[in-house]
Amino acid sequence: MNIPAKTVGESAVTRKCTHDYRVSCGNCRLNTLCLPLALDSADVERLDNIIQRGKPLQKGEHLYQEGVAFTAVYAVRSGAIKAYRVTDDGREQVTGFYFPGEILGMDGISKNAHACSARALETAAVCEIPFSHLQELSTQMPDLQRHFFQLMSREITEDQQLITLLSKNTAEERIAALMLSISSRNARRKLSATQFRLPMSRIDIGNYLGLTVETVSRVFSRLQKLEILEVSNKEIKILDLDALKEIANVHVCEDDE
Amino acid sequence: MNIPAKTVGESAVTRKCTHDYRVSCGNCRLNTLCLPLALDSADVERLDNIIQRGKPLQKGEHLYQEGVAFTAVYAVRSGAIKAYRVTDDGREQVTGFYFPGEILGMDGISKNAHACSARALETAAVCEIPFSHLQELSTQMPDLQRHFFQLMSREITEDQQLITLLSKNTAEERIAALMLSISSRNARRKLSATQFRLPMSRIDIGNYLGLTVETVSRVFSRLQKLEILEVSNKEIKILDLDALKEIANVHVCEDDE
DNA sequence: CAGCGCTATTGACCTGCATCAAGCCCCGCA
DNA sequence: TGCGGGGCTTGATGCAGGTCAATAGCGCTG
Repeated sequence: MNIPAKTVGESAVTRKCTHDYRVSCGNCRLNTLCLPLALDSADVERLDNIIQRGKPLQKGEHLYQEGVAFTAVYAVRSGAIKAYRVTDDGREQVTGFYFPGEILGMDGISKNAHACSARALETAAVCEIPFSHLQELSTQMPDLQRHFFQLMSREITEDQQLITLLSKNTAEERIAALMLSISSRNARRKLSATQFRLPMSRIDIGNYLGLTVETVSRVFSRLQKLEILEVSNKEIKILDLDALKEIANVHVCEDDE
Repeated sequence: MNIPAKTVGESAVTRKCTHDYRVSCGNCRLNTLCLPLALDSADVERLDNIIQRGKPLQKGEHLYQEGVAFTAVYAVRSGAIKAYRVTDDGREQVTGFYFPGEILGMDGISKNAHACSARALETAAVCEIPFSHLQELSTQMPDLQRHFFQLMSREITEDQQLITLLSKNTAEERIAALMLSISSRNARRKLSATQFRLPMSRIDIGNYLGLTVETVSRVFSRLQKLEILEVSNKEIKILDLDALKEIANVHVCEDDE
């Protein structure tokens, strides 16, 4: 309960683990790693030892770039990160937004080089988890191994949801689905599910959902006019959650377990 | 070199491992598992023991269905499988086509239930690899663990490529990319990279690429008229590979390693 | 080998989103 | 307080691809 992961921006005091977005979990290590993990204190200690501090990222700063050697995966502690790749014709495809409690970088494992770039959307604190250590520890801790298999599997199913979304859905459905996704991720962090600030620009949203800025903007306006959303720049307030779900009709995984 | 995986449809004789699409690899186990894996013969034996025969699937038959308990991942030995999910509004999104030497089913790990359905596009032989055994063995064989991390990571990067493709590319680019993908996967199996039979219908292609049947058909016609492809129903012949790559301009990963 | 059902092709038309083009708002800075 | 540049919004227009419809071809079965 009180051997929290090391993160820059947290004083020695906060290592007592009371905290904000991490309340959902009984165990500290687990907060960094996103899923319940039953470990004895010796294992917690060992795991703690491999998790590295990283200096906090400023807005726009890269966590890693496409093509660089893959050495670690990263857990977001605060702020928000976007992962993206740049296509040959110069377009940017955002492959994911990552919020506190989420892990990114697992795309790099297969080729020992990152397949995406990742940069901070706002000031962000991130934990680095060296992959070689993680692998080693995983052979000794079956639960940890299982945990990472699950995390990667989740990444796969989330990507597949995005594929489905991009495949045939209208602009409205895409935006609605994204808003619901952010909303439910907020809820899991015990933040408001109906009111939040978008850390990303309209361009980022467009590059994630396969839409142009103009369309994104128009959809927000339309949803505002319909009194489903209240939008003022980056501040979002969901006025009619059911209507939003109706529009998305894609069931945004309420993520059980 | 001669303790091949058990598969229905292979006689005891073929267990000598010379064979067809598997020639690329020096080691047999590796053929089932898709990546080079340096194992001593004792480990090979143990691995062999957990890989199960499955009865061959007839065209249209399900390997597993969305929502059913996840117990195993599957290696395709012959034929072709499509993985897909059905959206709330009844559309079918194909999430992947799987050919011999490829592994599917890893989407089920995170929730202990399959997130997709999988069915045979034509008669197919498949090996079942019970996941619980795989996990156990992985803790004892670090190479195997690494291997599966890599496989899952590869699935992630492939999904991300599809996301990019669906996001903003034209119908022509999508079809070209798919043809190139199939072509290079054939090449890896030492089959012709320029001439092959599509195991899936136009509908499946459409459901994979986010297009309607009509559009798929029109694009094939157009590419035929441009003398880039020769299409007769499911038989494809690539006449101008460079032009096709030009159109795709997305670099379809030639998959190193 | 005739007939049926399913898949594929082709054409005509329509629509949702991209594109192009202003204009606006917000915020930092002098 | 005024200026400039970025991000955001809104409008007008065009086009890729969806939709609807008709036909053609393939493969199965009796």
